[in-house]
Amino acid sequence: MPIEPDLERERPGEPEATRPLRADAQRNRARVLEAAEAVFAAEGIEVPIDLVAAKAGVGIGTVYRHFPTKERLFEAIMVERVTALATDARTRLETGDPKTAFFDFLDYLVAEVLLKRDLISSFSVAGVEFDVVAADAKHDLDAAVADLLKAAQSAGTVRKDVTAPIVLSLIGATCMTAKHPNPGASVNEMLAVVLDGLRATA
Amino acid sequence: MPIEPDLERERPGEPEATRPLRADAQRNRARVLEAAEAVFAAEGIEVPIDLVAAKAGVGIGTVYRHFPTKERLFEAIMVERVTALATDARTRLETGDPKTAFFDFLDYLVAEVLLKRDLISSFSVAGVEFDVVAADAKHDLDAAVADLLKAAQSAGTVRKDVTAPIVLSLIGATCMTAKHPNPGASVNEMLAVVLDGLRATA
DNA sequence: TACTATACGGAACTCAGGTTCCGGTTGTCA
DNA sequence: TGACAACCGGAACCTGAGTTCCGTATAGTA
Repeated sequence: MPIEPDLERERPGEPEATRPLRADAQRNRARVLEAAEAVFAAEGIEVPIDLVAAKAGVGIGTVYRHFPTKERLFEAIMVERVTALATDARTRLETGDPKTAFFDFLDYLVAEVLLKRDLISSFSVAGVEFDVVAADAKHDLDAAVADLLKAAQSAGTVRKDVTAPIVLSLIGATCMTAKHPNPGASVNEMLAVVLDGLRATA
Repeated sequence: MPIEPDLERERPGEPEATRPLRADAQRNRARVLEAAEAVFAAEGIEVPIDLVAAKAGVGIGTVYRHFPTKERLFEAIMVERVTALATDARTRLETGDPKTAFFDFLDYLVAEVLLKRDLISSFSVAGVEFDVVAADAKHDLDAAVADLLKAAQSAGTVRKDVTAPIVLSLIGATCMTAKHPNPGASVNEMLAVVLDGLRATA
């Protein structure tokens, strides 16, 4: 990931050579990102910025210097994560067995989502508005999952009438419930139903 | 529904004959409840109390006179709705065909949830804390759905390894996603997967 | 009709969390 | 090393939403 301030996005057609960050600024930016990732993962997106700053060992002002709003900070992390998921999907498509690669990816996806509360938002389950960059990442994931899905459908292990967004939404929604624990309904039991539903031949 | 103030719950072992509300107070209480139901349904639980008061043609103070916190107001509506659902489930069990009654109820449930955003919270998808009264209503619904489910399982139309809370959570989670619309993933398509998953014989 | 407990309205208060601002600090370059 | 731009910290500010308070209005009753 290139290290440069995203105080304001590059206007199209306006080169504007942004010079590299000062050494301490680079360090702090990385710290904030790391701390935010940990805190958001543990507590969800609703934690106050103060906590992120504290965890990073940095002042609030410094957080805002690097990420002009809390939402932008959140997005930066989301983009990273969603991109990682897309990469994982592509790798499985290339190296895995088409019959199982799709479900293997879903296993990984579930683990990832359960580990990191905030990831759910990336499946548009939460009411977070995404900007262009984040939307791109999401489309990228959709595309990667679509390929994986197509392979599975060709191999006959997944019903033909579902699309990547449907799969992602279903998994996200199911895991979200797990985050607000409902005694008596475990994620695994719910997922069993959903996964069988995906296998079912309509 | 008995009309009496719920400013403070009856302490156990303290009879405390609460006299009936004054006529205007009864009227206003009903208005607030009605307005709140409409507003919450349309906008979700996060709308400011001011809007509810305005819609009811009443001052904020009046809302708080009848419902000491926003949460209590919300609960009052939830209890009413959830109880209605439970009643519907019981009716279907008594009068309907065991093979289809369960899925018919789910259809009704989905329609209800989609129509009234806030209902979703009652399935503990949202992080709303419920008090004893609301929890009772929820258990009542669980019990009613459990009976309906059992009948369907005996009739062989639903897999044996699911429970009522799982069903309710799944439906709630799926519909919740529909509320934060994800272009490309429609509720119906998602529900098709979930319902087939429920039918699937494990 | 007069009197009082009950209820009403909505301005004001409280609190929490996002964002801004600016005096002080530090990296970088000549 | 000196000078300046870039950066830092965190107090202060702002906003929005829940809740309280109290002077005024009114239903119920003698």
